Amino acid sequence: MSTTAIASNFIKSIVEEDLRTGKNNGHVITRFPPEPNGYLHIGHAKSICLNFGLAREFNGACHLRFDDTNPIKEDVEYVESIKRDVRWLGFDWGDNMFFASDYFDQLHDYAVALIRRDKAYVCSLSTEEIRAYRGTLTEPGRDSPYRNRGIEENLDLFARMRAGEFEEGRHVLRAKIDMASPNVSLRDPVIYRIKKAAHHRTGDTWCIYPMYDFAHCLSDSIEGVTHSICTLEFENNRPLYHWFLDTLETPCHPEQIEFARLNLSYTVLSKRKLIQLVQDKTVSGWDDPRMPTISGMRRRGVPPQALRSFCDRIGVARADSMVDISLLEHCIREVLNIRAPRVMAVLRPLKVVITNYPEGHVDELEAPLHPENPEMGNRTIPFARELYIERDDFMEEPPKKFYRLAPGREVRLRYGYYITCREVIKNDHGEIMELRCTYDPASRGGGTPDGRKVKATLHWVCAQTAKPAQVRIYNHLFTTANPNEAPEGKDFRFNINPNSLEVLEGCQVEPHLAGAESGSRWQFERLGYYSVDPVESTPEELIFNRIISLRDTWAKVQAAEGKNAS
RNA sequence: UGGGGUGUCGCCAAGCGGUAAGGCACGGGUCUUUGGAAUCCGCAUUCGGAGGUUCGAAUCCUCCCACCCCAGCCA
Repeated sequence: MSTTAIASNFIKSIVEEDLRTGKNNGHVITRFPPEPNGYLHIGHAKSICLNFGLAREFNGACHLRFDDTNPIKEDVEYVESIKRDVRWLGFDWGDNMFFASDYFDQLHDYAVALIRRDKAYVCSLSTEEIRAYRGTLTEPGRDSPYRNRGIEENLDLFARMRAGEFEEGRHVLRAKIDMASPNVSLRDPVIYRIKKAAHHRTGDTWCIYPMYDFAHCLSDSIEGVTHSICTLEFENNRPLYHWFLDTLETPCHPEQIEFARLNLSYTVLSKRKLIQLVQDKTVSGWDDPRMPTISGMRRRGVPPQALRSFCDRIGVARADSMVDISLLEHCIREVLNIRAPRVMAVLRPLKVVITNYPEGHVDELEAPLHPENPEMGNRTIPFARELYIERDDFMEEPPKKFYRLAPGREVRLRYGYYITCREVIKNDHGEIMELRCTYDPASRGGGTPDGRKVKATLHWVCAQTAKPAQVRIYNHLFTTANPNEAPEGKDFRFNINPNSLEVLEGCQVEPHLAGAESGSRWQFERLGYYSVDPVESTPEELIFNRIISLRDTWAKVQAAEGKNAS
């Protein structure tokens, strides 16, 4: 697994070319500019990896800048979560954490400068009137009757807007560009509006707030950003980005470059929809392990390097796309396979009594924590007369391709002994309650002197020493690859998977897991990767989250057989 | 129906006039004390379509088609 060769992409090429031609005196300054109005998700991770990755690769800097120009949507809770998530992903903004609100004074002065140049005016049309005057996609707009107000009057009105003399909606400041532009975003866009709301950082200092298009390009310029990378939907705004910087005297003129945002199958990546899932209680919160949020994935146990590796592999381009979630799952397994110590856990226990094993005797077996990495050391596993195996690992009437335990059949208990099933004990309802087996004392550790083969190796746990645990199995949050495709009159929630969470009680885990650290990640052999839930697990009541299952070719065989049968 | 974009394997994605990289998925083999991992092999005579230019086109030109974005005092 090579992680050094990061695939190139068109943005990297632009930066390289700029460096080659000495465009920004050899500087590369990017920025990740979230609005603190929600939690970060894997789509943001793509942007974070791109922006911080570029800075890292070209010896530049990436600023973390909060685009906090709309006080009614934003909150410190979100800025804290965003900082935590970026850090956890493995990136460092150093001293470069900024807020658009840091620049409110300068931004205000730029607005005044625009008025002085007769490039902005106070418009007193209502919201509805502004919309009507804007025209449509196919018809040009009409000039606002306030468009030719004198500079002095504009200055006075804008000062009074700032002073709080007017109610919200009474006036706005607009850039004077071109009401007939085929690009609607150039039809005299609003750049300041009155909002009598407290801002999470500036409190009630302001009652007018700048709009994104105005604040963003100027913030970039103030910070000396060289490459302002954003997603495709801002492409229409690019001429506006340049208009402000060309019209005003600014420190520098960054280049805006757009790329396609990430779409991932079987989930949704829009803050609006994610917030809906949280508010609906479809999930337990932003950090619900089923969420595609950074915090959800962190809680689930996904390692940050898996997310980085995923972002490297999906590439950066301009075509709309939907990445198959199996690629993410592959990246997670790839990291965990190398790093997760192996242990045994039985999720759906079936009791096994070894009839020829001495009662009361407990054997201590040695097993490596990672069969391919001896440096990880060993653990001891107790073995006794009563054990648990997985219910799925036994079939009374096994089909052709099932080669686990069945009546009369011999299998290996991993790192234990060979056992042979002698008897099936059932209750009055015909349910299998227990298996009576015999073991071969010569097979201790999992091999025999005669070298005979068994078809299967099962995981197991010693009944008297095992620790009980709860295990939470997560499946895709949606049942369809593109949840946004719903029947007429339904929205994405129509496709929510009712079985996205399965809680398994009464699981039995080997005693080595007794002191497992919060958040620690393990492979439960033959099952998958699991982590100790950092929020609800306690030493007394262990709770594990399934991060991802192992690849399961047996499940594939079963699915194929099922298909043939029907 | 205005403007701005995008179309290369099931899903991503290189390619930038010299004869289709890579990853995921999928199928098969080897190995195996995880039906895991590892490893090997296979997987686009063809680049949205149709014309044209050229010795040569996914790359250049023309026309057409499909999809995405824009009419917030959101970002």
